[in-house]
Amino acid sequence: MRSRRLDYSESTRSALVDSAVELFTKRGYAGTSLDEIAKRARVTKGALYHHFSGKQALFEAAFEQVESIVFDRLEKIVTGEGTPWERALAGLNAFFRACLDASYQRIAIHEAPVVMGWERWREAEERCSFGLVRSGLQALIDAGEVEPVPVEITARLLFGALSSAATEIAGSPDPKKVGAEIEDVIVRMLVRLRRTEPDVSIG
Amino acid sequence: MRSRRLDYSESTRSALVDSAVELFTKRGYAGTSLDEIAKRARVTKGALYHHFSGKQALFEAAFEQVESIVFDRLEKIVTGEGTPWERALAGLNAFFRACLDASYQRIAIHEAPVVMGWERWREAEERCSFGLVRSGLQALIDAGEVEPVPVEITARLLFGALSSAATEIAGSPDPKKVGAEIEDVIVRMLVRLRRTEPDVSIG
DNA sequence: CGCCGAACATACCATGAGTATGGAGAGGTG
DNA sequence: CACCTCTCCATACTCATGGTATGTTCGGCG
Repeated sequence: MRSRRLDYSESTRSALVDSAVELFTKRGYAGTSLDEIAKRARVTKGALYHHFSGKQALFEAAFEQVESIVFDRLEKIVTGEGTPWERALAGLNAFFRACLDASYQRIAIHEAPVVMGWERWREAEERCSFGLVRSGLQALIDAGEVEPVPVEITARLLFGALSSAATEIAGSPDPKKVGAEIEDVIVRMLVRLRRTEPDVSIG
Repeated sequence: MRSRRLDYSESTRSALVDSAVELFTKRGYAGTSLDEIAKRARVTKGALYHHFSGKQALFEAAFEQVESIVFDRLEKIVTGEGTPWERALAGLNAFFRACLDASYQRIAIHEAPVVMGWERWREAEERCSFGLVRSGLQALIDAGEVEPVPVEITARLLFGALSSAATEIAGSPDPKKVGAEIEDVIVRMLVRLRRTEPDVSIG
């Protein structure tokens, strides 16, 4: 029998996280006070410090919340049906739609590396969005869709480009239009990667 | 006749900026106090606030200092001699070497968008590194080296990939080696862009 | 010489992260 | 039922730090 007390506790905890996501998205990490977050969740700082060890820990909870939503959506698509190529394109499309979300933008992409520290952010992304990019690329290579490239590095570059694209999309006055344009450019690049024969010389 | 006073003033100002660059690089923006910066420059906060309107303004001065060094170096190379293709490759190489500098990494690439705000950072980059990437790409297209692509978007994606690469390089235990590997991957991509014929269909 | 203003130093205030402590009430124990 | 305990949270602080207000020094100039 699950106690009523636990329900309440969990409820306030998630209320704090929701509040944090909202305010961090609007005003950023530095521009948001803990009192403000607590107030929005209709509790005091005492409750906040009961559930989280500090501001950073709360931010990480907010980060995981935002990230997990996007991850779940992407993971279903990437591991779904269709050829690796089709799934990669579908995943790309889903990613760009995710980038229209302001919370994912600001919290997961922009502030997380600074607030959590780059090393920790990298670890987290390893298990999330970036992990999907890499495994997707690996799948394409395994299926012979694109020529063998250094997976780790290429995935890193691709993820960087995608993150940058995410920023561009969210920052533009017409996100949907810019998103479509960017997606088009990237898809064309992938197509080019796909059609090219392996022998390459640098001049 | 330049007054002695002005010499002193300018000297303390630059000492403050140097101190800021050093400490922001080591401990980040949030982790560095103004007293600390002032102390390292052997002045007090009063002097700091005489020269700068606040912490953000000091950060921007540090940003410009770091950015301008890299920019000057790159600009000479990109507008130097050789074909557009050669200059682009040389510029790329110089950029990666610049990324080995911890200050450029942390201040210009990582914290600047968060501290200065994305919009302002974008404006600054427009006149600096990103501007070079775009004009370089444009030059390649004008010279017929690469096929016409949407310059703005492609440059944005490329710059994102490069920034991400910068992070990767600086964060790795063997920056020189990783830098060379990444450069190789990017150059190969550019080569592929170069050799491909324009007709492309998406399937 | 004597004053003026730039270039600082000093002392202070306000905000916000983190801490110490107290209390209320659910759930177990006799 | 009385009592105890421990989670969950509120209240009231401390302390660091960004920013401000005011005092002080000293080079330059009439």
